[in-house]
Amino acid sequence: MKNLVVIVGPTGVGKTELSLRVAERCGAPILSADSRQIYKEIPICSAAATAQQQSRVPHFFVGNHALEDAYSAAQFEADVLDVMQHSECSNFVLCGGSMMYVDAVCKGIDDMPQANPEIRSRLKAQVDAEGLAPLLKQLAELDPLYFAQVDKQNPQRVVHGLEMCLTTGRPFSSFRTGQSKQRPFRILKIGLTRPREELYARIEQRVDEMVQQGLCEEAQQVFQQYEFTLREQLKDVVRNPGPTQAQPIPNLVPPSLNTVGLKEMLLYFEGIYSWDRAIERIVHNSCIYSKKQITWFKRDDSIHWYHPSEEAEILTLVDRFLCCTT
RNA sequence: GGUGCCAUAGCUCAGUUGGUAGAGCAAAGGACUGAAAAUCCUUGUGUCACUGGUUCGAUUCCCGUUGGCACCA
Repeated sequence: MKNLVVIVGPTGVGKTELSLRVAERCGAPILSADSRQIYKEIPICSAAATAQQQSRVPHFFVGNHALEDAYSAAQFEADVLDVMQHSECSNFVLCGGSMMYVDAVCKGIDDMPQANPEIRSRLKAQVDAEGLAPLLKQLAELDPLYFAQVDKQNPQRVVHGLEMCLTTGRPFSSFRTGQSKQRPFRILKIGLTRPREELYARIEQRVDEMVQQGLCEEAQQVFQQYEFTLREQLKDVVRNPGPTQAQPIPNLVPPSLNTVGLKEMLLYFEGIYSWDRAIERIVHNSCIYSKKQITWFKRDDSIHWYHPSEEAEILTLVDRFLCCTT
């Protein structure tokens, strides 16, 4: 049976370096479980493994998609299983901070068809115009079971439930078994963590490094590619507000443009943020994101937690896991 | 120097026709099955700048002080 060593943790904690050591130790390729490193246009802002790091260990799912591509946790699950099945390797390292991607690989995600994009945009327009109430009413009729469970204040969830009903002609809840899938491989989960202040200091430092590596140039390329649509999407946002003025920033399309580090730079090029403001927002939004990751991973009690400096202990744990082939 | 305006939560600001106050953002915590770096939920005591006065009662009105902004010299 094949082995999967999973390395998770908040952004900036030090997963990449550890994953290389573990992968080298057990002769495994690295499967990146990062919903942003898949985009080939943004290796710097997503802190993807560098060419040099990738020359040490083969990587999958880094820079294998364009920003324009729609991708999902379910697609990731299928892609990872496919790679593992067709590889001659028996050991793999799955490393990344995209919580749902990791869970999709380890526990599986229910099989269901893709929602019709036209139905989705129609429903979203309806939410903007009339609020959630009409959709909730319709959902209650088409799928009372899901209606009872859904977060009725969360437009994304309500829209998704309803779009699935309308796309398939079946209640959304009929696809949702919620059961974990059996996996043809063994799993060891390692979580990396640091004290909050230590993590935030590292994030701040890493943003500086990104800038030195060419974050600005990388984002500028993307900005040029999407200049027209960005201008349209951001036309209602006030340019150059006061340094501490907060204003709502719309979610961008395609979704990949909302990546922390990229989005703030795009807002800088659009004249909405000053340079200092953009950098400050990148650091801050990264910290907020890291906290959400911590919250998600905390409730998974199959994770073995370590500080990144405890590399020896981690390698011992991995060795023991690979030895006992039960 | 003169005149006017402003001073309220970590930040930006509402508000109280006089009965000690509330939004957004932040922060802390949480949820999470095809957008997940997404989306959503919960949590608000702060000498209402300082001093004095009027008043049963002042953060609110009045005098002064300090700091900031604007205009006029």
